[in-house]
Amino acid sequence: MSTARRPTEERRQQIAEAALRIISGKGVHRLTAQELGREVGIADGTIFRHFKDKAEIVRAAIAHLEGVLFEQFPPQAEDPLERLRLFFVGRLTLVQRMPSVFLAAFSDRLEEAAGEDAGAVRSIIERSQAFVRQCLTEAQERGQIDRRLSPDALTLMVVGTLQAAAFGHRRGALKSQLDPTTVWQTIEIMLTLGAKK
Amino acid sequence: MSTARRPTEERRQQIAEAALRIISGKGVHRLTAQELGREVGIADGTIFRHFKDKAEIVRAAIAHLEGVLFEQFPPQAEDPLERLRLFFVGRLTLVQRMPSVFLAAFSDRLEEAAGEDAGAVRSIIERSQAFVRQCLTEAQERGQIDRRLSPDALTLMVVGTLQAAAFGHRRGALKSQLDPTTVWQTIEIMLTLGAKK
Amino acid sequence: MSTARRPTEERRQQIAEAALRIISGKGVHRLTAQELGREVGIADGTIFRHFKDKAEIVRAAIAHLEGVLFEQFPPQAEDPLERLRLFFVGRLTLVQRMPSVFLAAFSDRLEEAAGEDAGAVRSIIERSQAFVRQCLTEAQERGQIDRRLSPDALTLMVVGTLQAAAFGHRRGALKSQLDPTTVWQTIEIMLTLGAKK
Amino acid sequence: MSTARRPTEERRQQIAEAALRIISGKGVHRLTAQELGREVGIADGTIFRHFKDKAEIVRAAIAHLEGVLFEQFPPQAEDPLERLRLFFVGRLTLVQRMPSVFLAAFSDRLEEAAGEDAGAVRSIIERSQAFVRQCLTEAQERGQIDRRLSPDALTLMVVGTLQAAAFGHRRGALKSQLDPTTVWQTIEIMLTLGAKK
DNA sequence: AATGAATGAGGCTTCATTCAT
DNA sequence: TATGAATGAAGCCTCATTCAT
Repeated sequence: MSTARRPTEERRQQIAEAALRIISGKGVHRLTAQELGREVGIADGTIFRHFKDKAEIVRAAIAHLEGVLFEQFPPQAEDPLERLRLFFVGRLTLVQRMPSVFLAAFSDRLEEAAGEDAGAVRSIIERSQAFVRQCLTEAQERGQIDRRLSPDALTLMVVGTLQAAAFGHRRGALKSQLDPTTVWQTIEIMLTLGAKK
Repeated sequence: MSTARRPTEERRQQIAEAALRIISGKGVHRLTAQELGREVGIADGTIFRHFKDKAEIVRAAIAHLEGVLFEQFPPQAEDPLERLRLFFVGRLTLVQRMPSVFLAAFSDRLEEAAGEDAGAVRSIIERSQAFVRQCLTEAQERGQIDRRLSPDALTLMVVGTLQAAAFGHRRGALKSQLDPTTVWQTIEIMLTLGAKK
Repeated sequence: MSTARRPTEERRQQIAEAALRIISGKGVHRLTAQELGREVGIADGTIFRHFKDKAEIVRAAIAHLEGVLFEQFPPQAEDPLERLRLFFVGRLTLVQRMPSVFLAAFSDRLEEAAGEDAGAVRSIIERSQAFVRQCLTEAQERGQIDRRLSPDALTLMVVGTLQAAAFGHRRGALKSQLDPTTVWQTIEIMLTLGAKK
Repeated sequence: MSTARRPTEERRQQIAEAALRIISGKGVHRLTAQELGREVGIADGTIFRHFKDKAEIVRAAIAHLEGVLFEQFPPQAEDPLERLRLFFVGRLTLVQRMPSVFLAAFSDRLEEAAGEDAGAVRSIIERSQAFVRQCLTEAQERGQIDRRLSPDALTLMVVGTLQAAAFGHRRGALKSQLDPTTVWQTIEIMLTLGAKK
């Protein structure tokens, strides 16, 4: 809420953060120059001293989102299932702590607001998805996962579970049941059962 | 495109359909009175002879959506896993045929547009979720599913798989891999493996 | 200044007229939606119910200008010099009566405001110029004008005289001297002197 | 592009030049503090260390323009028609080399931007006009020009020819035909024909 | 003298909604 | 019930100008 002058770089940071906060907290339709200005403590027009236009702000917000989601990525572990576990539990924990930020990645509002750069949002999702798929394929090659299971279907399941958890949070439901470790255990049991033989 | 007078009920239907078509085809930001009027064949102002305000229109669109999604619901079968299979394959097929309609159910844009009655969208999701959970619990009670698996986690997985498939469609990815039957087989194998012994 | 509802066609007319009035009376920089609205008696936003955007308004104003300038055009007469005289005296009279409207045709402001359609302004000028040139060439072929005189230079002179008269009016100078007939006589004498031999 | 400090006088010169360059090259609407700063190599706000406001900048630009137009003025020659010839050919050459600078003198945009002191532009034109008129009157008194020709009309013609040539350049037309000498010959023939007898 | 962030006023445009016809 | 002009509130964005640094 500083009214003082700030160097552009700092303001850009502030604004990008504020944008993400607004998007995931109040909805994209509230992402207006006025609202941003209020949040940051400057006049609405001043926003455009730091960003060319609104699309650029959204882009910055997405970049910021990417930073949050992939802070410690990829997880390091020799065993692919262990790597997947680290990722999954981490993400599910994030979902619980900051559900709205996570949901932003799936927001059609955000994607819409990104305009031309909608691809930026998609790439965030794809990056996660590719990682999951990689872990699963590797584990299957090592014989840790039943070979009858389709890697694509499994990827969908793992990623989808996270998504459903996030949407569950939005709806206010399921809060208690979502102990990350429990959920992972269920998944792991299923993945490895067939391979034990 | 008839300009003739119509009883309100008929018009409301037309408008609700048009609204859903616009939302899932062009995005909520294109859902304007003018666009609706054009789609239905009446003047923009006339829309508000039939609906109090825009939120009411969106609510009607959501109701219409619910009708589409639950047309033949719940599926009839004695075996809970068979019931789940019917539901799952049906939904996944729908996702592939009309991804945008399906995505609308997860659209934050739509939820936002509904205003106060955003709950309407949520109830659609919850209805599906409750059904899935019911099938899984029943199957577990019958010993068809390993008892170590958490029903909540499983519900999340099944529902999430559908969601991830839908979002995959939005991103234009995964089109080929999504053969509904294959995906279901992978799920079924996993669900039932542990119980076979 | 009517506040009452008007059919679009009528409003478009009103707005186009108002636009031309503003442009030539107060300058393009005063051609704002607000000013137009005030002039016509409606709210600023309402303007865009009748025109897609400002460029379209400018285009309409130009079309209106063209209508004024070429109301009775081309003049009918067998003798090309007589035709030219009719045109010249008519234009010079117009310059005196409505100097600002005439100047609009040479306004870089207007041309700038026309944006993409700047050509529309130019074509107005070219149309006059082509007519003048045609008369002069014809007269020269008939031996009414000395053959040593370059038709291009003559065209420049005739058209330029009108322009200079208009700009003189803008500067508030020369008002009295500009008796259209006197000016024409001077021109005619010069054009025909050399041919008399 | 030096960011070093400069005495105000030097900066004022630089800025005035830049202003004229922008106005005649890109249009007044591009004459912003930012653009000026970029052109001169200083920050936008700094502009107002050297000029009170934008109108003052425009005024300086006009003064600069006057300097360019009247660099070698008035031409020296005993014979008034020769004096006029020198002026005319000089100006027409200038028109061809730097049409935009010349046009600036007739720009309503520039006049408008000057604000209160719009008269500054007008005086530039009047100065030329008075000179032309003086030459013509003198020549007529010497019997070089037919006495039936109105000096006012002739002044209009000569000045107008230059204007029309300039506007022709703006429209991109007439480029080839405008050999200054040819045009002057046509004028001279007409002016002197009647007097030869 | 220089910087560049901040302001505030405006300008264009869209849109839900109203209301005279 | 229908029309479509009108309104008013936003929203985005630009720019002259100010002022703390």
